[in-house]
Amino acid sequence: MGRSPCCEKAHTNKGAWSKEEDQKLISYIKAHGEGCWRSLPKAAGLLRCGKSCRLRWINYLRPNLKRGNFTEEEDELIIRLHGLLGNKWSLIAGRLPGRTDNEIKNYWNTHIKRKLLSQGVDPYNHGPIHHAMALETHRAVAIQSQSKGIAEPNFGEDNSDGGCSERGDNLELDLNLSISLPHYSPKCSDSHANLEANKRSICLCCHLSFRQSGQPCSCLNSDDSNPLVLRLWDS
DNA sequence: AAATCTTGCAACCGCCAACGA
DNA sequence: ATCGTTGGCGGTTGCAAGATT
Repeated sequence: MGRSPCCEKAHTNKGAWSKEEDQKLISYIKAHGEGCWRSLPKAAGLLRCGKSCRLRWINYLRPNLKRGNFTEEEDELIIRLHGLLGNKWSLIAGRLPGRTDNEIKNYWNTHIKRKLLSQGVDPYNHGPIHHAMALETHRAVAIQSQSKGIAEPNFGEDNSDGGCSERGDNLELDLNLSISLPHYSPKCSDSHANLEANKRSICLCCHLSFRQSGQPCSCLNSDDSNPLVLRLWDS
């Protein structure tokens, strides 16, 4: 049996978006807002899959997108958040205003991964790379560095510390991570009513057992001013 | 100058969870 | 409780541009 396709593939365009298509999508969303991606293409006069429209809007056309190079601060934040959350790109993107999950994912795979490897840090577990692997990486990076004139990474004799401070660093990070609940829309009055009925924050810090120094989480005694929030760290 | 290789990014694909009928 | 639909997410691919040979 299988799933029905998300759209009629035979009559949809694929590949890069043209300026005309972009303009149609922008105009439509400006006039009608986001939502119901399935019916949007037809309504907007686009021969595209709804998913494709959503992706184009989220990753490229949405206003307030910060384009251009990542700053050093953003680099650091991504690395630390990745150490904590793993490949949860959408959550990471939520902490970087103007950046999309796709952009961060690409940036991670093309830049940060390499950067961490060159520092002897395993980009998957954020700990030190196994010595043999590190030597291999060192060799590869040295070759690359020589050809690009980049300073070689410093692999000390004692690699026990290596990049393992990364975990510790995570604890110093002010991860006042909160996941905002979806924007309230009058159409969603039912779900909003449910939220109102359950007005309390869900502390992921407690839920996932992230505790600092064995102290009780402040969620237990704080009077959270914004109850519609998922808390991910004790603040 | 041409051919080949590498890199970076936009877009696609498939899976999954939430939701409503 | 079940099933179909939809939106969202993460992994992967394809292609254009730049770098190298």
